[in-house]
Amino acid sequence: MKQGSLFDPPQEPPEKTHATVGTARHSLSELAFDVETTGNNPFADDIVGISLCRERGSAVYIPIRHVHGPNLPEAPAILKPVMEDPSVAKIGHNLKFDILMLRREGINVAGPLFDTMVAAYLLNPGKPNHSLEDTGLEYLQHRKKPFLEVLGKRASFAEVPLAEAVPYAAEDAALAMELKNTLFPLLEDEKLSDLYFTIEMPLISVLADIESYGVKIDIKRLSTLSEELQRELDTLQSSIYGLAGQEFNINSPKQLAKVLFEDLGLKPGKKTKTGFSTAVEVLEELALTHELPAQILNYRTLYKLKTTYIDALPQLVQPATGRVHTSFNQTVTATGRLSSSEPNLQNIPIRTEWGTRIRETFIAEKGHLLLSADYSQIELRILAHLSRDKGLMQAFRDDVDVHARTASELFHKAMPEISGDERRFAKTINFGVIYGMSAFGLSQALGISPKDAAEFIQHYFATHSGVKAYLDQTLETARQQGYVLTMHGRKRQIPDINSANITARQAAERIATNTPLQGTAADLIKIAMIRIHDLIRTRKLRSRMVLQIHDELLFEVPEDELELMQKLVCREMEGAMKLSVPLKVDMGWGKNWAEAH
DNA sequence: GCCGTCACG
DNA sequence: ACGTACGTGACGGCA
Repeated sequence: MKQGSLFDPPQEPPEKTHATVGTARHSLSELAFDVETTGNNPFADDIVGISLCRERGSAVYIPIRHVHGPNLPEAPAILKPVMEDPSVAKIGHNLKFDILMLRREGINVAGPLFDTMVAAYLLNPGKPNHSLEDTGLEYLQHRKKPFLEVLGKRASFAEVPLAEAVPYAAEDAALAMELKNTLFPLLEDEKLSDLYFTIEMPLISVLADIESYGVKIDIKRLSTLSEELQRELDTLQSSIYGLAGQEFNINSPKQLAKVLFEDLGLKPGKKTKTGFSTAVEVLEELALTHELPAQILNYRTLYKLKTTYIDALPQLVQPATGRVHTSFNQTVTATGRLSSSEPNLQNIPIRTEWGTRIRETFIAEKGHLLLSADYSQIELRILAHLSRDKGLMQAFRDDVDVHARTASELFHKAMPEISGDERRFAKTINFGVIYGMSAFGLSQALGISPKDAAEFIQHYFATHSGVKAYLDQTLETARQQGYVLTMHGRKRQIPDINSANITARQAAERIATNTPLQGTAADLIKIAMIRIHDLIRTRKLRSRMVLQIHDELLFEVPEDELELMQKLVCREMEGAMKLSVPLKVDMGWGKNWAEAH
């Protein structure tokens, strides 16, 4: 445990803290703060206090709804001028959370941000988590008192006596302040400051706005779909039991494997760690000769859609807003992408008929439309730019169908002669290039032999020497430096790139070639989001960004702003970066997400 | 709490 | 000989 005044309890009794903050604010330039609550739900009504840290040794805690000691109903009024002062920098760990909490108290946080969680993430995006506990331990060797230890058996932080709550809360803010002092120079050393201050910090407010605005869901329609789907599942279940000659739990891979491979004696395919696989590729193969696996596949698909989306989404509608408020996580992925959770709105179905029905339940408010804008072939365009491959660049400059063009080269045919199957092959290979394809992986994806797949790959690289040279160069740099970079300097360590373990090394090589492409696309859309958000605000538009799905942005727009927003969004997305090939954005709009696509 | 599975880009 | 396409999150089953 690191000792020193910083992490000691504040000297002043909490009753006096508001006066300190109130009078000192004009001399402040930096303020670390942390909102204390009982959970991590931004819409839970449980904000109980704010801890502040201005300088070494002066961490304080201002109770707002603490049930013990001084409950300060005037606390928001005291905090508001400081929190909204743009000349005061705000330092904290996971600031988006604090910003959302304070917004519910009527406080709109302004000023430069320094989020220590995001800083720790940029320094090492591969780590499984960037909690204050772990980050404090790693960089300051400081063992923070665990929240659950302070909470004990109490139901809420508000019930923790002030004598314990104050030092705990103050420690959080003080730790963030100290982490800032440590992480800031590290960001500079790693050349991550530009990315941090021009992209990641401004993005925090954008994400906070998207999350608090939410997206509207047609609950009634979902409930109708649920009933309809249940009837279909019931029918399928009876039919499956009949074909199996017994009743069993269809959702249990273990029981299903027994029925298929033991009781019915079907030929097992690949194995998992725990037994014979019943995954979709295996069942599809079996479905060619048996009705049962075909029906299992159908059952699985429908069951998934019902449990994960149709039945889950209505429960996540916030009564206060009547909308669904996802969390966009900024410090999860190793590549720089966002992720979405509770609920994940980045994996809403689209590929099947039922998927379309589910997307139809994402709707616009009365008098509004949903506007969808997605980048066309963004990762291949970035590959074209980074590799300067002549053919690939020309394809995008001429705005031709890039998969058809690849097929034309692979099969030595003019583009108009390319069949659907040939284009599908080429499309899979283009994906393969982005993913760091192996002959085996490609053979699985195409359903051909590894030998044939190897020939396709060889032929692809023979006709795309620029791509080949770029990928080789990326690997060489990764081997020498142990990391790869995106165009904006986002860094991902690749620890296994020189591993003696072949499997681990090959996996590392795929990561090394994929990350600059996926990561640059992530940088790009983040820039577009910040600019569009800024324009909506400065032009006082009523349109709102509601979702980001990696290469797509979804907006809810008043009908009379549709035309303006189409132009604005297209211009900003296509102009977010200047590449050696044009960027292209496809757009659609409608009363629901299915129509907008 | 892990595993298998499957929804998305 | 070996396991194998990149990145996620959520569900139910089962120990």
